[in-house]
Amino acid sequence: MAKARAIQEALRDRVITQNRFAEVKTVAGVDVGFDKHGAVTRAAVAVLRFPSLELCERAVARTPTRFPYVPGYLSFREVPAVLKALRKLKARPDLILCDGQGLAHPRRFGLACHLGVLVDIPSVGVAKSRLVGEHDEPPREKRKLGAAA
DNA sequence: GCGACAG
DNA sequence: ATCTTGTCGC
Repeated sequence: MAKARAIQEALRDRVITQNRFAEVKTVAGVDVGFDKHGAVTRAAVAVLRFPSLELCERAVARTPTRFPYVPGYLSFREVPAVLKALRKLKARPDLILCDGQGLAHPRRFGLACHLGVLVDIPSVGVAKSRLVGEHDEPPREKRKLGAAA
C-alpha cells in the first residue's frame, strides 16, 4: 500500500483546478463492475455528444483484478480497466464523468483525479456516497453571483 | 483502542 | 462492488 501512496502523492501535483475554458463537445461516462466473483474488472465507457447527449460511441474492456478495494485507493483497483476501455475509443472525449470521488478525497486525489491526470482530460467525480467529511445542508436558494465565499 | 470507510 | 427478499413511494 505504501507504493500506491507514493504514486498517489506524485500524481497529485499534476492536478489542475483552473478552468481551461475548453469547449465541451463530447462527454464520456465511465463505470466499473466486476466479473468472476471479483477476479475480472470490467469497465464501460459511453461517449455522448454535448449537449444533445446523443450516443457517439461506447467501449467495454476487461482486465484481471490486481488490487483490492481499500478506501482511499479505489483508483488503483479500477483505473487499469478504464484506461483500457478509453484506449478503444476512436476520439478522445472532452470531459469525463466517473463513479467515485474526485477532489473530495482525504488527499485530494480520488478516482476522477487519478484518471484525469493519466489521460490528461478534464474529469469530474460523481460519487454516490461520501468517503470522508461532513457538511451542512446547502441553502435552498442559489447564492448570488459574486457573493463572498 | 474504536469507529469510519468512494466502489 | 455483488447478492437478494421484502417494503416504500409515486
